[in-house]
Amino acid sequence: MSVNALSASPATPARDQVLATALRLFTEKGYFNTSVQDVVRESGVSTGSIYHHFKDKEGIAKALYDGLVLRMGSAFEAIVSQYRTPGDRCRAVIEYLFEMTESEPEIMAFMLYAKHREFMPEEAPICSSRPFELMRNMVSDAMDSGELLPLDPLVAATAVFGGALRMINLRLDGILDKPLPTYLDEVWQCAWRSVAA
Amino acid sequence: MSVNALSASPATPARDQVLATALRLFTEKGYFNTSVQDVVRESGVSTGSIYHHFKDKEGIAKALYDGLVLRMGSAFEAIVSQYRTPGDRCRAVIEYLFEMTESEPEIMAFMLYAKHREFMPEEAPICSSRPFELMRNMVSDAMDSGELLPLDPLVAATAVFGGALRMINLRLDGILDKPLPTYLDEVWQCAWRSVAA
DNA sequence: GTCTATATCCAGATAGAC
DNA sequence: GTCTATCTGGATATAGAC
Repeated sequence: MSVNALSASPATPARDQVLATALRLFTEKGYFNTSVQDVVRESGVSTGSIYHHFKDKEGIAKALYDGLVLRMGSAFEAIVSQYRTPGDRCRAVIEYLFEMTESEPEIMAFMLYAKHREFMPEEAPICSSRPFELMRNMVSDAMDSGELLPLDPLVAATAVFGGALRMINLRLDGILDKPLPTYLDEVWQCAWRSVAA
Repeated sequence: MSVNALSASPATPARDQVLATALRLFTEKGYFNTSVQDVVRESGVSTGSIYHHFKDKEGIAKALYDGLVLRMGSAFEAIVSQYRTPGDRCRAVIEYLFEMTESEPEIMAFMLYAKHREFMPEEAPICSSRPFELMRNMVSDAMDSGELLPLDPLVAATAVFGGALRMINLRLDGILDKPLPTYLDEVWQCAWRSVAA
């Protein structure tokens, strides 16, 4: 992926370098164990330059987060355009998440694993973000069309996606040796069977 | 619950005060946003006393964590003694987790939601801890006895417990207004249906 | 065991030349 | 826009009396 895709704002080389480095360090060591000096050293961008591009350390995290939420939202919208039935859409979302976890583990760790509110106190929980809203909509659509059992919509959504999200956690924690797509069919069968009418 | 239950080590009033305060602050503001001074102020125990009882700030977190893992392990072992079939055991585990989330949200937040390795670098991921091992065993037993479809054991375990764990996250994030036990039946039906033979 | 006072360090952030 | 040098606060942790 292009480093541009890390941010929602106009890209410059220095800015991109900082974002790419911060993403790596934030996921490797955690936000609080990463000092701005660490980012300076590993990105090759000076302190002054960093504070020229970002308001403060939190601003780096926010820029990363906003860019990635946007990117994931677009990906899910593309899935909605490409697939017609809610079931196909949900499956495609899980497939996308599994593939992203293998190809861009740092992004997935930062998006799904980090405790954003600890370092971005103003941020809404990620489950209220656009991509998660789209996921819940897919499940609600399926229920409205009668494909699913009549359940509390949130229960249905967690039933469909909860197992997959746990599998991603296990993979990022190094508990699963095989790549996630290996498990896609089984995971999907379980997920859908749990709610199918 | 008794504050004693927060730690695996011999209890003293000061020690317990510190642990109870730390649990609250660590979950409210996060480990890194909590200074030892905060704990001093809110526990009423002095800096010197805290460092007499604990090696360092991380030592407070470790004592908390070890005590809580032990406690949850015992609870699950009690469930294993009390219920005979794997299905009943799994359901009882979810019920226990749901009830704990309502009665002791801080404990559940600290156990299931915190990123332990960020502040306790030597700690194994929580999914390798005893309670999680017991959960996986319940599912494997069910599969061996033919109650479940033949699946990868880890896929089956995440299918059974993944939805419930996501529901706990949603509840701790304030997304669900109703107490978790309200959803227990639906969640359990989905979970078991996803893997039942 | 508990306390107060304090040492030490390093983080985040800024100043101001180029 | 980028850099180096520097300020300042607050954090962890210790010393040593009681």
